[in-house]
Amino acid sequence: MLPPRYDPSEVEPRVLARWEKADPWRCDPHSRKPPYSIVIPPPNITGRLHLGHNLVYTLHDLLIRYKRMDGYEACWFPGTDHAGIATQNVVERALAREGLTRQAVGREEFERRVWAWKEKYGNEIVDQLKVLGCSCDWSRQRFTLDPGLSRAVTLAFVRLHREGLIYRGEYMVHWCPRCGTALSDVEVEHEEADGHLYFIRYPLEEGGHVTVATTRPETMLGDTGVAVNPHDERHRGLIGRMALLPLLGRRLPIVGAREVDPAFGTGVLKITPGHDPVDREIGKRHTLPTMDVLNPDGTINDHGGPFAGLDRFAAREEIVKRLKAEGLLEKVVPYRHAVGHCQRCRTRVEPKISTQWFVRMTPLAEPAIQAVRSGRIQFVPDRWAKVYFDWLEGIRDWCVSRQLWWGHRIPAWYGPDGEAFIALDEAEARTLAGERYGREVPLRQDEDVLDTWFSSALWPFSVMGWPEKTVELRVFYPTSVLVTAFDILFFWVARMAMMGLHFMEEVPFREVLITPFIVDERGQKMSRSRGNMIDALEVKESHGMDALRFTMAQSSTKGREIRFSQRQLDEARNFENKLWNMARFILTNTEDLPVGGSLEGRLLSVEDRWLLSRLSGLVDKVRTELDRYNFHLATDALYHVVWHELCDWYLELAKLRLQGGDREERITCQLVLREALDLVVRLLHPIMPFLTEEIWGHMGEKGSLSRAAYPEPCPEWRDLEAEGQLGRLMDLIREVRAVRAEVGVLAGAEVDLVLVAGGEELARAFAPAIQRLARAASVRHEPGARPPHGAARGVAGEIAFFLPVGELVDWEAVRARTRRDLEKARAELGKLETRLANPQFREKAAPDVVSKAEEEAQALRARCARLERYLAD
RNA sequence: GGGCGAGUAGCUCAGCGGGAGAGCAUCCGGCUUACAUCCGGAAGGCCAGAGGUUCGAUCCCUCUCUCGCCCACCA
Repeated sequence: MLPPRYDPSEVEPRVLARWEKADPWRCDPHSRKPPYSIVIPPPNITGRLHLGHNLVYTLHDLLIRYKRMDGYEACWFPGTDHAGIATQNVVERALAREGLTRQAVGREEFERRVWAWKEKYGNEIVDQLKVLGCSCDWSRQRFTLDPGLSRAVTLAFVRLHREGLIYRGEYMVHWCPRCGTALSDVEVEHEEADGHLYFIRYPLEEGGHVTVATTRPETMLGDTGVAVNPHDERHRGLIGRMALLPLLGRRLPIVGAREVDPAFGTGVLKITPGHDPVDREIGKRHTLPTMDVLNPDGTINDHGGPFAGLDRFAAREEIVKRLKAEGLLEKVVPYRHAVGHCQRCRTRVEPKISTQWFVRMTPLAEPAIQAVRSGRIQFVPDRWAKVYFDWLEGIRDWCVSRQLWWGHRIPAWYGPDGEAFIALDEAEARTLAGERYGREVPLRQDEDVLDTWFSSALWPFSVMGWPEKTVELRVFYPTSVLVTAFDILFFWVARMAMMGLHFMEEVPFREVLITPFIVDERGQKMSRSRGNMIDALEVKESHGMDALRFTMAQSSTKGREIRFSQRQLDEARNFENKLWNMARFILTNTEDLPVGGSLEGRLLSVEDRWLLSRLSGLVDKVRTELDRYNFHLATDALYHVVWHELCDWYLELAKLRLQGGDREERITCQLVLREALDLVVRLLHPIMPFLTEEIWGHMGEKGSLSRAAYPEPCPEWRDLEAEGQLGRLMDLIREVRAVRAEVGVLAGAEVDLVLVAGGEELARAFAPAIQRLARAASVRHEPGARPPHGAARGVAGEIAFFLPVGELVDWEAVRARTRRDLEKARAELGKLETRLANPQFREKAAPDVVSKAEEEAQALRARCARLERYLAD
């Protein structure tokens, strides 16, 4: 006997253990089934599962379970990401708690510690994925720093380099002073911030001055020129003259540059080629020297003269103070502008000239653009394609080197003269060096590592064993679908597309499903710093993982954000319990059913036919909506049919037949119940795997439900006649209940029901059901009978009835209710009639729309007539 | 400065060319032996605003307003 309350904390671990043991998701590339594959967006080893993960992984799992059940060889490749900066930061923080820094312990020790950290915590996230129910093929789990995947990374780098798509050079990059590394463009987040615009006087060599405006006065230490727009009447004459850098006295040539906006500030721009991309361009054109004034940690270096050693912000203050003292600070005005921050640590980044490795993106981007344009990759919703195009079309080269210690070491070795040898390993580099120098020379490997996203870009094929020609690659590449939030569209999705097309000459996935973004109940982005992250495991504790998964599926609309809602979660938990009790009811009431019974050839009652018809519709609906990634519509349909049709109506009706009725009828009913349970459990399994698997076990089934077949469409069950008849029955019962409630008949009291017009077939076929569900003492059909004094009346569709309740009736309530109903019906009828009276409507509207309107109008006229007669009494 | 999304019942949100819906909250009534995480009933909406297309618009088009997000080297 099942307990009356579903307890996920008891069931889920048990189901999990069963899965762990049976390993039901190991896939076989040699099977003849059509392949369906997904590679996991690898979670960071630093991660803990939050709702964002939960959404993405739930949807992946939902799809893979659906396809697996539906006859595909469905393979989900799991794994984790070393997550360069993120992980390094976490371990550095741990070191800091010991009073250490990575520099203090040294690179080797640091790497050892990160690995140790990974061994200790890296599997936590994997365990969490399992707890979530992810049906991955765990035998294929990979890590981006695994030897195989590292080889793939090295090979990709070497190949790109030989193809001229990777180069090294001195360019302006975003620099995070806290992380001490260069960043790519996408790792910089721009945020509006209140700052100041400083107007500074630069003396002219021959007397007088010009005033420049800047938001970063400290960068003046690196100024090597001044520029004005050559078309600017006011300043044109300055070109070719010399200004003097305040505080340092450096001579600054004044040049003309069209980039200078005469309308901004004073129309005079100070040129700092070491710390501003526009200045860099202008500087290059006019052969102004480039001067880097920042140390890697953001302090001023020796070029800063008296300010050397100060932090950039301290230097700013100091410089402003000195300028003011010397009368060179004309004014300071408040100024709001966007400033770049390090995605990982929120530190303000600095543009800084530096020598880095870059991937040439334009040649890689072109095929990736074409792949989407031609439809070989499809975005869902497709509006994301535009965002993708916009980014790729304006793409700039990708800075891939990072001054970090945790990651794939760049496979470049330098000779004594600084010549770089790019090779798969040191031996190969040595050979290359030997060819150049003609002798053994000492080589030094590049200290830097690659952007963590470089390995991620290769993930869809590196997890399948690339560069080997594996059977997995042959069968499962390209993958079927990728599910992700939009925040890694550029970081990951676009780069996978480019690398997949380049190295595999084929897209990495056919569809990209972009999910909404989860925000908290107040609509705020969830983030660690806000402290509003919701831990999936805590939700699991309180509501069960299936409830969370159900909520995720239900929330997964085509909108842009999902507002997390506790109530919705409660609702899902209630649904869990409902399902549990539905199963409990069906199982206990079918215990005596002989196994192997079949509905085949049995005489079905109207409600049986109605239920099967509804379930047939449900199967179609769920399949259609899942195929379209409309998870919320599939979920809503399941919720509604299971709860409000199967449970509220069929189960209630079934009770009659299970108690009384003849034996054959009871068996039929039991068979229908089992059929319904079987179907519902299969349909729901991808969404609520734990609960359904548990019920499946109680149904006496062997093996995992996850390997059972997904319900096929069953058009032979469609029965509109039964649906119509049950619809009328439900209307009548509802109306009787409503009248009773309105009129104040005690819920427990049984009163007679007299149908005075219409409904004879219902009364004949369903009298016991009506008695039970509408709490009627008896059901009589007496056409034209006059209600006695003190009878409550009602009209359900075309059926008129009364309840002789005598003194119980609140007469005012009855009349008020009838009047209201009549008004409503009349208004509705009025609208319909004007529409029908319009010749253009009859002419242009679809025929079925017209006939439907006519039918409705007729029904409404009948209803009005009945209501009017009641009122007239 | 570009681009995108959202504005529907008190709240959270579905629906998106021919009936304005769900859950929660509210009110009324129920321990009807699967479930009180339940059952029955009720109340609640110029579907942001203004134009347009259409026989017909919450749904399509244009504009406006209000929020939110993404992208962008104006110092």
